[in-house]
Amino acid sequence: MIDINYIRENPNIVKKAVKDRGYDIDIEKLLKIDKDYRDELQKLQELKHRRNEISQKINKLKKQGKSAASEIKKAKQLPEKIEKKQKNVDKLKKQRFEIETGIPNLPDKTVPVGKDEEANKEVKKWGKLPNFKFKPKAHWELGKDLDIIDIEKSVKLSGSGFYVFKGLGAKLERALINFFLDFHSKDGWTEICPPIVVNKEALFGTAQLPKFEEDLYKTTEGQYLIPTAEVPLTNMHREEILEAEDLPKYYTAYTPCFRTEAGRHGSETRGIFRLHQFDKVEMVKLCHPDHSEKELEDMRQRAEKLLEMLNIPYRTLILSTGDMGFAASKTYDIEVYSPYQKKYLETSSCSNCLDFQARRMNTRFRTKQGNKYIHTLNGSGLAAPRLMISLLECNQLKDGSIKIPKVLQPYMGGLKKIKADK
RNA sequence: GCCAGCAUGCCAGAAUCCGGUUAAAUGGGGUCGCCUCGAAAGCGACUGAGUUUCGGCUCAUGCAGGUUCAAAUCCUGCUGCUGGCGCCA
Repeated sequence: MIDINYIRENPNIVKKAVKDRGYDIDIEKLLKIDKDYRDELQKLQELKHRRNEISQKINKLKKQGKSAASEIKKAKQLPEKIEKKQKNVDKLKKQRFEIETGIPNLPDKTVPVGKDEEANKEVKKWGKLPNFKFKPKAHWELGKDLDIIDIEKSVKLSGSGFYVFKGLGAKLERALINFFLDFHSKDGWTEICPPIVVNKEALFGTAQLPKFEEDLYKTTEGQYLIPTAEVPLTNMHREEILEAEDLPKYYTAYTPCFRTEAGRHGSETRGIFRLHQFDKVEMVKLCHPDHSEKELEDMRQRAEKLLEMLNIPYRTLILSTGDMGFAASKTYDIEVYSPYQKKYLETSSCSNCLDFQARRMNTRFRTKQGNKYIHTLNGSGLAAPRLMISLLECNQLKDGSIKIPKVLQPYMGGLKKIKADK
């Protein structure tokens, strides 16, 4: 949610931002409703003020043993008026709320304007692309040949869009997760093991609801499976007022993530790229508004550093206004290289949401000038299956075995290779 | 899952039975100031939210409703916590 005061004062900036982001929202209508709402609210408060005054007068008269009949008669007319006004205020507030919650975050000035991923801006490229003397296999071939990824089994168990990691494949994924978590916690991040079933309030806070409900799995109890650990981590301090010295808060968690991927079929469905369930280590920062810009750079560098330690070629993009997520003001996507597909695949998305989520969650911190909204950031650090794709494909040898990156070897019991003849 | 009890500030806890002045007595904690070489103690101020023309006004006793001129207080539903029983990795 963006600040209604800001919309009031800068309607043209907001209109342009909304358009750049590919949304069609009637800002003038919102402002009209907002004006009506505030006028009506003031009138309602005046009525309530009168009611309070008369009630007190009645009490005083009764205490003095005098008759309050005429005052009570006057007072009796008020509840009906108040109720009517209240209904109107509630209606306007709801209308305002519905438009407000449909407005995406305002893009940062460094975000390229464009309608889709074509407009994304590459800001960094790292690593040497592997130059194989043989035809590199796809990750699904490697996975099958080495018996470490079993797609047929996952189809049998769950349908398409899932995976079974098996034997050293399962161990390798666990190695990645532990490596990521250890990297973050050694730098002082707080590791969290959160629920992966959450309520609608949490999903409203991080802005998956109400707009994107179709992307979520819903339980019969009315709760939802998390699409990312961003949801529980960011919502840890929903409806709280924090002390300034408690900021920043750095949270990390490993969780499975669940996405219906409604309407996405056809391309990119082969292998373990687009999935209904996948494992991810997430980073979430809650920080002082003055620091979020710097914190985003730091978060992005953490994700990049992980890839460098694994020696996986990547590139970093700033997403365009049309490609960015709803809650983000600025997003870096980090993409890892697939030698088989000869292209980069997204594996991390690091976003600064400013106070957009904090407003929805009502998470503030105390300052001398009153309570202010915090800023929230989230980023993958990192998503496991997509990293497995690049890890397997980049580290394959001619005989079909896989070199294990040095930093993962301690997590694999010292193993240096996953061998084909095994 | 069943039964019972409970839900007020940063914490503990009054007011609730029997509706009424201004919600928060009292204690603790915290912040700031005075005092001090410094600390402790002592003394003083501040310590729910929103809004404000800085006079105020509105909201706020778990949440949502109802009754009433008026609800922390009475009624209904829900949620959460605690205890007991049942089930259980």
